[in-house]
Amino acid sequence: MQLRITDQDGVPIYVQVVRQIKYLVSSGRLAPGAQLPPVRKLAEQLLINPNTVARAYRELESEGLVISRQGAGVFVADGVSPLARREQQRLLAERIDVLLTEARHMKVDVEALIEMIRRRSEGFDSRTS
Amino acid sequence: MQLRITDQDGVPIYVQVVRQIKYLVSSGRLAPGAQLPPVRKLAEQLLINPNTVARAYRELESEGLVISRQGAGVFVADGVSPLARREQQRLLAERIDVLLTEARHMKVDVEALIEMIRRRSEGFDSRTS
DNA sequence: ATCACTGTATTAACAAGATAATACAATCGT
DNA sequence: ACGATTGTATTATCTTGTTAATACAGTGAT
Repeated sequence: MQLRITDQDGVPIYVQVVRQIKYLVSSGRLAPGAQLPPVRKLAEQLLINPNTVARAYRELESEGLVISRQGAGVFVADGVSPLARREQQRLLAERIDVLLTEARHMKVDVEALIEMIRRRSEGFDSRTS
Repeated sequence: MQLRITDQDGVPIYVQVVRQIKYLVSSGRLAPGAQLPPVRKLAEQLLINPNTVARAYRELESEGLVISRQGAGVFVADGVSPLARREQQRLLAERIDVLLTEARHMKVDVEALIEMIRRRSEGFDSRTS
């Protein structure tokens, strides 16, 4: 599982893990029944403490997003459905509007913005997980 | 000065203050020479400790965004224009990357995203303040 | 010169996040 | 049954953020 953890912005690591796993589930990349990485494995991968991963998993379970079975693993709960396609579009539109507002405030016109997006999208995959 | 402080997401208060003031400066809402609220006033308004505001101001000064004169106040630095411009670009780039990540997760390719942006930008001014 | 207002500094105390080391308990493949 | 793997729990320690209470120092209007 690919997660991006940063200690630059003050957001607790376990919160970052929770949020990103939530996102993976809600976007359908983690289907119901799928097993999450073992706490020790994920901790090793992210270079954080197993306790921190465990805390994130505990948090997720308390929200009903996952079910953990001691000795077996942590699994995405049944009954959690990925967001509908329309909902995804709505989210995207929302973010676009935020960006457009931002750009307008900075007196960056749409074409310049688009140019900037094209430039940043080149090799974007190599910069992210 | 209107700032929004939350203690929900783990981001240190002083960081929130720094970021939002940075934004106010870089977006031109706080012009060079403008005085920031006194530490005690802002602390009272935000219901936080004066030390926390002081820390935010100290941070901002160390980055050259403001100049603090003991006994007088804290003022937006002159010559922040080019800095501000670069900061603007950085902020915008950051938001663009978020959007690109989002879009990629939703399997929306760059060209489709750009098309969506063009569509949403039409008559955008009429939909916003 | 005085006084209110400004930023700055110090010290103490507390809470939360993270790490570390360790132990225990349940599961699963063999 | 065994052993590796899994989640869970505990305790201690460190760091960071925040509050609190004070004190000090420079500025500027009067």
